[in-house]
Amino acid sequence: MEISLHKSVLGEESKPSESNGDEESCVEEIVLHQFGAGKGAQDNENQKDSNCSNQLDEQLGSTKAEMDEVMEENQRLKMYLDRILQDYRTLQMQYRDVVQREATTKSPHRSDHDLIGAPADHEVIDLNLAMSSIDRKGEPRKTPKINDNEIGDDKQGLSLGLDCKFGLPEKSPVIENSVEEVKEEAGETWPPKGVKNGRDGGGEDEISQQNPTKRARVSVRVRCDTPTMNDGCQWRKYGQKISKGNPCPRAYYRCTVAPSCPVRKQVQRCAEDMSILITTYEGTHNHPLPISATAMASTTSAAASMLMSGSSTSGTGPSSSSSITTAANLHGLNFYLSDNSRTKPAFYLPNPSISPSYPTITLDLTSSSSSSASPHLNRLGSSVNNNNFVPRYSTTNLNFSSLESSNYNNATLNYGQQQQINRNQNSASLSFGSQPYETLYQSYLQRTMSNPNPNPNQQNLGPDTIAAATKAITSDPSFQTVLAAALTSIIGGNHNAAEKSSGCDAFPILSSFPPTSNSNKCAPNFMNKSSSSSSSQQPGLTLISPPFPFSSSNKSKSNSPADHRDHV
DNA sequence: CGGCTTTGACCAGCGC
DNA sequence: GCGCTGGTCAAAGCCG
Repeated sequence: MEISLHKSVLGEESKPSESNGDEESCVEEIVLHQFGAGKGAQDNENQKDSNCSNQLDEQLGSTKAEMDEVMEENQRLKMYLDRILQDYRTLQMQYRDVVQREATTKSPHRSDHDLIGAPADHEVIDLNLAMSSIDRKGEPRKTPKINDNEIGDDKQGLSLGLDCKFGLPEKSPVIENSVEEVKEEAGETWPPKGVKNGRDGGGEDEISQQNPTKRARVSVRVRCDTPTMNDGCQWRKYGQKISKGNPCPRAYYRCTVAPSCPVRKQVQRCAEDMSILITTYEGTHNHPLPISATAMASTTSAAASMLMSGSSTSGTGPSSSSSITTAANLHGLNFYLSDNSRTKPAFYLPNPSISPSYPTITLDLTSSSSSSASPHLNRLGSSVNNNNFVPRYSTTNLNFSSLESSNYNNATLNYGQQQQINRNQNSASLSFGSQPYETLYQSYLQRTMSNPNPNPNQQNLGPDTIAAATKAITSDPSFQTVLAAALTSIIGGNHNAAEKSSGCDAFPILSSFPPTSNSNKCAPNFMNKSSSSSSSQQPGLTLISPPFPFSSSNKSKSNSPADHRDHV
């Protein structure tokens, strides 16, 4: 490196026209000297020559110093990456140990569930190590008991998704954002299997019967006044319907970026709050995405991936957890996962106006309220109850609350803080957020100790609970899994999406890497210290959802129910 | 004129 | 079997 650099500098002699400044004059002097100047001037020339070589040496030295700095930086990054990988492997091994222990004893992590406050009532599998576990303690449970085997058998809630995160031990737990692969493995194509239209025909029935639950949907809730939100993709409307329980028509769009793209989306206003636009994505793009669409696509894919793996009993989708967690960390979203694939009676759906026929994960970008997603959940739950909505499938709620973080170089993960469960419903909840994992547990303790119970349904943790939570955290493979996945958000290198989102186009996302000077103009709270002061009170979504640049690309004139054909 | 939206019709799944 | 509902198709119309 050094030699070539030297050569390069010296090479300027042969190309004086490309040089400039002192260096150029230096070269000229050397040339003059070579062609023989007057002898009287020779001493002077020698001095000039010396000066020139000094300048060259200085330049060379500074360049060398620069190179050294770069190499140092490179070395540091390598070390950092090694450390992360090492941590990840450690966590992975621990997780495997736990899995193997479970397999041998055939008893689930009973203690974990006990610790987190769901020892006896179960159809609630609460993986939230924060307050929700406590708040349930004092309340009567209406839900029937769940036995340990149910947890172990993935029949309930989130346990399935978590268990599948890294697949079986023999499966490579390599974490990568291979969402597409996951979904392809899941047999996801369009039209959705099982929603066959008679005109479609073909041999998809077989697949549908084999994999009836493999149609993940990712629902995005945003506050938006325009008919649809600009997610960067090109969509063509192909239908509109009035759905039950919502006076607002539901519009059906398909992706037109590629003719064969199977991705479709449904757009509908929330019946409870007309300002909320619910966009439900289904399918995986089979074409390169516009830059502006990658953020949303990656998020929805990750969410869908998690959902797929979570609802899968075949162990497909080993990378799901990383995907979802990465997405969560990146975007700081609130995730509500409604895993409708289960056959057990279930809880509520985050979005009752959307068909409960498919596993759905909801990314809530509407949390502008003061206390994260919990009130939202409450509202949804109560509204469902009011509507006597009884979905047929179980629901898993994932809340990725974004908390203040001061170190974006670290894996961002919050395993705790807020989350409230609808008690009469089978629920599993898991909270994440943006938090340096080094301070993860400490923050968790601080919050649980000092948080004056922002949610009436939440209670502070006592010392016993903290100790219990400590044990739960350290022994909970889910936590370890999530942590590993969070690390993946660094290892996996999500800077692509981050770069692309720097324009604050449609879907701002977080980056695990330091922001550039311009990249944080729409950066989420943990990258933007100016906004971080409020982030602890206003969960990340509010902060990372800048004035959402929705477009009114949809020229639909029949958004009004009166215009719709099915409207009575 | 091509692309898109509108909208009536059709089909499948599900509950009763 | 029937009715309800969600989802899709495709012809007609609209628009730039």
